[in-house]
Amino acid sequence: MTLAKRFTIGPLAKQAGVPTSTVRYYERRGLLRPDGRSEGNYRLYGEEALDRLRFVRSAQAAGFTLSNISALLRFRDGDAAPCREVQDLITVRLAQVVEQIDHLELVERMLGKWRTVCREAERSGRCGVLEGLAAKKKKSPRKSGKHP
Amino acid sequence: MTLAKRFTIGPLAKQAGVPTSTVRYYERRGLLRPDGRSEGNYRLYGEEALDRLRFVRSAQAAGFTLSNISALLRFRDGDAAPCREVQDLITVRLAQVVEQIDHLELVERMLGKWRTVCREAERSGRCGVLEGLAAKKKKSPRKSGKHP
DNA sequence: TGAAACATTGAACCATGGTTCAATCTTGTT
DNA sequence: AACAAGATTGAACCATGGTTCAATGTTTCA
Repeated sequence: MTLAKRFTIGPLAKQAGVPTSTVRYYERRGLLRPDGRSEGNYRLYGEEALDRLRFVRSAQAAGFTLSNISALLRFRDGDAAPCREVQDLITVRLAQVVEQIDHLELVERMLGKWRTVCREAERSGRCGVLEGLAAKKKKSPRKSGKHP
Repeated sequence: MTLAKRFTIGPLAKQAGVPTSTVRYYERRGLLRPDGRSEGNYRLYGEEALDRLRFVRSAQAAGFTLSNISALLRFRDGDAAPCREVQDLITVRLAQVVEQIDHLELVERMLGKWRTVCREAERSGRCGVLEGLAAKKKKSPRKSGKHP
């Protein structure tokens, strides 16, 4: 363990399952720096960089923005244990997730209804969905001459 | 009601709860056109435009992209009742929604766990979350076998 | 009549998360 | 040595869904 393996950007990216361009992009965003450079100026990374990269992907999967992740990483890098800040980020994200789930469940029910309407309409030759989608409006459309 | 009320972009936008700039943007995207123009070249809209605009917002709330919505509107404008196409769009979106919900529920559980870890760590002075976030990696990656 | 409020246009800009490019250099293998 | 594969850089580009700007024209109200 005294001499950690070091790899260039390609292997790092492959291990993490991202394109090298993304790794460089993260570097630009300040999320990840190479441990050093080769003689020929190639970026060199160690295992820690891989952890870091995986951290970024996990956090992204959890819906954190790169800015959030940047903050999380800064906390991780710090000496202090800023559990409060981390908890706050998590709490905020958790609230968003719950809200998103609620919304999506509503959307799911709506889409299910629309599809049903559509299927039934198919048999009768009409397509009710397209009016249904806008169905926030009140029920007084006895207009006749639409757009001829 | 023989002579429908017509309004300029401001009132239309206000009724639909969007900025006028957005209405113009939708026009650029081909989603919405004014019914006509005033003498001074102001866009004029009728109730139908408001319906259309609301349709767009509803569909957006359901997660359709503006391109999807454009397709939906074209169907709506057509004489045929293309229920099949509409159903397909709905089906695709529904699958996405279900997938998104699944994913978010997973994220919710993860975040809940992390927060718990964080809270407990707070009492003991450590912050386990930041390592936990990256915890996809296995505990014994001694050999770097090319697996994928 | 005049000021205020509203509308017009095209173009540029924003944020997010990247990708692609071209020209050049380094490394690994034979 | 030579060739291919892989890395370097900054800059430009992409998609999405808009917003902002500046200069100018129109309406409305008092």
